[in-house]
Amino acid sequence: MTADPVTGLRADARRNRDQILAAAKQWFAVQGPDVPMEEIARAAGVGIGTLYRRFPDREALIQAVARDSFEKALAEARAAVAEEPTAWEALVRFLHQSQELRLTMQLAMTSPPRIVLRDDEERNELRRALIEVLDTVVHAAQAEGTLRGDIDTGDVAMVFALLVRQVPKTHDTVAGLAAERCMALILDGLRAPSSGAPLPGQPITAEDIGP
Amino acid sequence: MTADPVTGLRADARRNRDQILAAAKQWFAVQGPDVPMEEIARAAGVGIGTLYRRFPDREALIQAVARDSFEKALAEARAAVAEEPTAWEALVRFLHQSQELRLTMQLAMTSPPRIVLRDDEERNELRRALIEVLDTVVHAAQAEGTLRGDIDTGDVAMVFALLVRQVPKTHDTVAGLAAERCMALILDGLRAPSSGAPLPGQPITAEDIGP
Amino acid sequence: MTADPVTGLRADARRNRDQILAAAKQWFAVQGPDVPMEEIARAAGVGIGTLYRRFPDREALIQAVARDSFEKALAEARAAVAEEPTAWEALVRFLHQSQELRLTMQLAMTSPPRIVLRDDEERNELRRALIEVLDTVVHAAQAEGTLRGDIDTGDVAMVFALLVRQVPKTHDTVAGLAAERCMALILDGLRAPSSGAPLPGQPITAEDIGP
Amino acid sequence: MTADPVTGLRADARRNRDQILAAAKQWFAVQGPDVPMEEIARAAGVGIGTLYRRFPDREALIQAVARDSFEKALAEARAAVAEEPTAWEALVRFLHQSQELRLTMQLAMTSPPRIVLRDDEERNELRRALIEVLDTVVHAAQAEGTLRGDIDTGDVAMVFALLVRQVPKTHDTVAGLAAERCMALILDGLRAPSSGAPLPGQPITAEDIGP
DNA sequence: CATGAATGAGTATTCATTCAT
DNA sequence: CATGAATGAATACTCATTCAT
Repeated sequence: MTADPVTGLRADARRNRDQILAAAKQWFAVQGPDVPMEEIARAAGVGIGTLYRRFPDREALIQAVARDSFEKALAEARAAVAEEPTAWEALVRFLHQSQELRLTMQLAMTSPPRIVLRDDEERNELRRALIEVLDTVVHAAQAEGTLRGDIDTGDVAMVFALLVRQVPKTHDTVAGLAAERCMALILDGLRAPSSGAPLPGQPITAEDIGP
Repeated sequence: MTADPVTGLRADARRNRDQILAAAKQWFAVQGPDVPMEEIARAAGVGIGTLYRRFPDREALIQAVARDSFEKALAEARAAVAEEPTAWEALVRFLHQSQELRLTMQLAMTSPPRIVLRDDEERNELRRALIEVLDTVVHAAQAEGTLRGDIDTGDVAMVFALLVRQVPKTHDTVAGLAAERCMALILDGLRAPSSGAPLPGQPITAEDIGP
Repeated sequence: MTADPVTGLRADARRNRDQILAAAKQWFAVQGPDVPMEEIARAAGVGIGTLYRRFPDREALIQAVARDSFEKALAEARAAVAEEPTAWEALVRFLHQSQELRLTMQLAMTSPPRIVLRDDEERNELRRALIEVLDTVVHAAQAEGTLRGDIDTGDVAMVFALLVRQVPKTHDTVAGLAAERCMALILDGLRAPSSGAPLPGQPITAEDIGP
Repeated sequence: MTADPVTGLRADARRNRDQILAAAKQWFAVQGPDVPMEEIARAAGVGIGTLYRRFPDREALIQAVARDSFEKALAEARAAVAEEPTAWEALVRFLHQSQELRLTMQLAMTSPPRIVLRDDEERNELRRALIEVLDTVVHAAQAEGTLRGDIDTGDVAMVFALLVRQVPKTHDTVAGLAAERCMALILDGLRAPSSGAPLPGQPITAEDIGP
């Protein structure tokens, strides 16, 4: 039962690992993936050596954060599907809750590819599961008539990937609502039966975006 | 007449300055704002010393790139307004053309504020002019009935800021069209008369987002 | 009876100690005296803590390895003397067998004195005993007429110290024999009645090299 | 004329490069190849950055030292051949002078292969040239009748490689002469027409040891 | 003015050793 | 006692910036 390299840790080691992961997640979110490792160690309340014992280098740490985020995002997605009355509401809730997804996206899809994550089968697995859930909801929403019919899962993922990037907080007065309004506008774009020119190309399916 | 610190340069110095600016723009676009200065110097075909003679430090270089981008974006915006038959089409063209704007946004509004640009009156001036143009177009489009009425310039700027970030290019097959489809979907969100719940909060005006 | 810090150990502790010693000897031979301590612990199949319980620091471990090697080399030397028909053959056999001596030399006499061993009376005792045996054999060989007369024990020790360093293995074809040929050539130098210029200085005696 | 990356340096840069090389050679000789880089920089009287500008990493520095040593050793060998009346004397002088060769050997042939030098064509070229000179002298000495006939260049190189390692300086009184005596003994082994059992295997030729 | 050399502060990473479980 | 986690000092290497040529 203690085979899993993570669960099979001594209680204190386990706690440290979690703290490091949490600290890293925090810092990655505010400073991007090249925060000083010491900063992370300090935030986690451990020595730099401890951090490196758990994660042999920066890449390993990022991988771990990414996995963790995908895991949590997947759980959130499933909860949304299970608890919301309509597929549309599940989509919306998913998008709103997804702080986790946001970080994942920032780390993994940041357009200047500062860090290319090595292939990680476990992470890919999680990713696939996540897309699968999205796929289901998308089609359900289209069946409901709440999501326009000329798009597919890949399109939705694209838009999500965009939205999930932090909307820039400019001035404090408008900050809070600005993000909400952005989401609402874009959701309107998804919901509306195409009111203008037809979309270019073909719907982008789940297969199109996943390996 | 040699008072302007930029125009009053010897021809070769001027050429150097331009090459540096171009190289920096290029590199910033692919690697973000912390590319090694030497990289930029090399790409510009000048020595590192020359770069530092022109731009006393990294911040100054970024400032200059930002100004330059705002300038070009402003010109593009004005051209779009002047040449397109409708305000809506001006908006769309502006968004499509705006490679310049993209970079500006990436540099200045990147959500983890890795680099906070010092206040720069000239750049702010350009920014104001740019927003002014946008403001005009937005209201014109609303008057045309092509842009929904429950939003204002700030909302549009927000959505642009989002869109303008490079849509992640996943698989080559879908890459090209994905970005186009994203834009189209989001434009539909702007164009549509609100088809669902009303937007939260008040329209965000040009003043709300300006310094 | 449990006074001896080494023999008075519980059986398992004793076994651990031996395994550590063996692992250390192995690693020192291939990587020199600064292999990571963890490497040694791993090779010994014990935890790093256990290693440090037995040997308070790296130096102590090296000391122990050195003692152990001297002990074994001494035993080998005595066996050679006892079993070979002539003193010369004892010398030759000693040199060929002495894997143990080789390591000892590498650890203790390595010319860039990366590690200066603290004085260790027990080890010195062993060393003296070893030199004593060598001294006897050298003089016996000279009496036999098989070893040239213008040298003494210290000279032989010097040459041994040299020879005992691993002859570099260059190409596989010649590797095996190269070492043998080297030894043979040098033995010829010892055996030969000086065929050329007289040696500089005086014979180096056992006392000259002993502490 | 300034094409050579080394000779085409500014005077001061050139001086620094030389000082770094000298300092490195010095330190490598006393501490082996993992002296702290800062130590070397300090000894050279330059900043650490300067060291790294000239030699991108430790390996590059070692390579450069090795080349330099081979170069000097080659020059010494040629001088010995040119100036000594007999091939035998050239061999002897070569061996005595070769401080440079000593370091080279220590760096490149150290038996615990702590650092495996990457293949370096220039260095190999020098090495070949060096062996070629040795080859000539060896055969000349055999023609003279001063070197035993049952060996070849490779054998001599092997013995040299051994001898060239610093003979351990034990006690100051004997230190100076010990090394000389060692050499003399071993030279006697080379000179003597085999007075005992024939050497095992075949003569090791220049080709056998060189790539 | 242009150049590229020199500098050193900032970071990543390793490993000997101590200490809680 | 055995274990392996935690610690931090030591060291390699990078890059922004200054300065001599």
